[in-house]
Amino acid sequence: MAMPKPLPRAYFNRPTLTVARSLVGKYLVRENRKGTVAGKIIEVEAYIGSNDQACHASKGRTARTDVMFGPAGLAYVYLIYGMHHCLNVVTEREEFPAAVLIRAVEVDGELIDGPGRLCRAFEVDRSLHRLDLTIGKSLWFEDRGVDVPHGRVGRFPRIGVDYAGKWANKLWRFRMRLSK
DNA sequence: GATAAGATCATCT
DNA sequence: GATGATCTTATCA
Repeated sequence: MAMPKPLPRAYFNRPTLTVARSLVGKYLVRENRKGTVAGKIIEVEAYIGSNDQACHASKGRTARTDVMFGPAGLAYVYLIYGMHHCLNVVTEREEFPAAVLIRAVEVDGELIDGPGRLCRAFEVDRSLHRLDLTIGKSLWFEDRGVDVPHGRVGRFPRIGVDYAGKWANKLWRFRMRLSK
């Protein structure tokens, strides 16, 4: 086994839907004082550009959304509903706000379903906001050679964005069919 | 099984 | 002062 390398910035600096689709089957790795946890990515959602009403950056560049305008490969972590953290990775070129939300992973065969639970399991909180995920410190993504056939990944509407009008109907959620 | 409501706070108006 | 890229628990059928 070669020394695992984090996915590089060039990987994330591509069209968001491409990144989202190909992140399914990759691994999310969390390293902290308690050790290392790695989870296979099962489900993601794409949030793309200031026209996308469901994307936080559609309301303009603010202190919170600023990171999405930055370089690809940074972490966008925020608190939602007062109690849950959500983990995103910024995609595309600078000045173009877009990100991929990590919704579900599988750790040791156990499904961690939902961004809030995921962040609790991986101990992701706002201290990781703006972290560079391409340097392999604390949190990063890895390609462990898992090949996900095209037919195994379904496309669905995004969750919890009914307010976003026609953007709510975009099939920008990617979920891997669970094998058994 | 399905649906509804409550928790709780950073961020924006 | 309103609201949300959610999750858990309670209540009903």
